[in-house]
Amino acid sequence: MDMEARGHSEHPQALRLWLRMLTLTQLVEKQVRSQLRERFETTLPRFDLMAQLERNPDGLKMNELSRRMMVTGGNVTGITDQLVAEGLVERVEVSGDRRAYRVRLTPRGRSLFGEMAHQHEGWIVSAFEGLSPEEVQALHQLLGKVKQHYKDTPLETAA
Amino acid sequence: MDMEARGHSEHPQALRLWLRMLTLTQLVEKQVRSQLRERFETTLPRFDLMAQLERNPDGLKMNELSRRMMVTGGNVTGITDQLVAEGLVERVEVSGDRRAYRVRLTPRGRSLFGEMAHQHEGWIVSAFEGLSPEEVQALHQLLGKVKQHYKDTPLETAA
DNA sequence: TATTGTTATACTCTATAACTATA
DNA sequence: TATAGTTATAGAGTATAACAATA
Repeated sequence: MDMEARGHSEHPQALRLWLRMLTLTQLVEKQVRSQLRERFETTLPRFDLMAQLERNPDGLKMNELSRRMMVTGGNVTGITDQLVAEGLVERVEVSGDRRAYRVRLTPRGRSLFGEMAHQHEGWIVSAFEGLSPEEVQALHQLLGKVKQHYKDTPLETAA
Repeated sequence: MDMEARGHSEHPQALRLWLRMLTLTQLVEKQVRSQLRERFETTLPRFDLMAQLERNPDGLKMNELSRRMMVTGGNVTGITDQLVAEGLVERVEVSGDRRAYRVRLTPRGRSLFGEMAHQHEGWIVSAFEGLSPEEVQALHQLLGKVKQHYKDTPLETAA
């Protein structure tokens, strides 16, 4: 839609921005994955699932987990099965709908997640310690603006 | 190292920033992957390898590709094999070292990559079109600062 | 009929480590 | 010995689609 009228000069800028953001994210993510594995013998999706439950003490249904983790349902089943087998989460019946479960942390899961989250926070803080608190704030706000617009305009089917 | 003296309030900010950046990156990345598959029947690592070669017309050695793509050597061999089989890249002997190759785009690979890169740029531009050029610039600069510091301080082994 | 969740499957990407050939 | 690259393997992560049970 009227791409021509914009002039060309800003396009490569967006591209450079994206490449930098992608590289940086991969760098941090790679370190987080490796630390999670080394120190806790776990993975990022498993950590992510537990983090979602930590924020929702009453538990979440499978389809809510699926949406929040941005993966399809079958995968959530698999990750949940592993965590159940280790006694870190549990499936609770939902009264009034016998198809659905709520998944929630067990006490042991909550305790272990507390340790992991504490360390994780340290890795992240050190990743961003090159920025002042004001810069962290500015970055957070700018990314929020991108995300906001992006979610409002989900698919550019015309291209 | 002296985490206590920093005060606690800024830590959750860095964490929130990271979660937002990770989510946004995954969102864009997921769309790029899906478009690359739908329109060009290719994948992000393959696109990435070709992009590296586009920037280096004389080609790159396998270990240089490995470093730039941030994956181990065996994987580069596999991706390169696929692209060679499709006639998009070629292995060229390095005079003076019979162990090494340079990998470079074929004319057909260069042409196809041109099309892909053009579309890809469109997806990225639309992902960031919620920002003004000045904001794009600011974001780029802030991320550069993070990356710079991060690379100078590679591993927080103490935590 | 639609929805919730599971199962089965296949494929890509990845790291690790053993290996070959050359330096 | 060290380096460049390959091969073999195993595992994580993912999507798709068929399926069962319930709404």
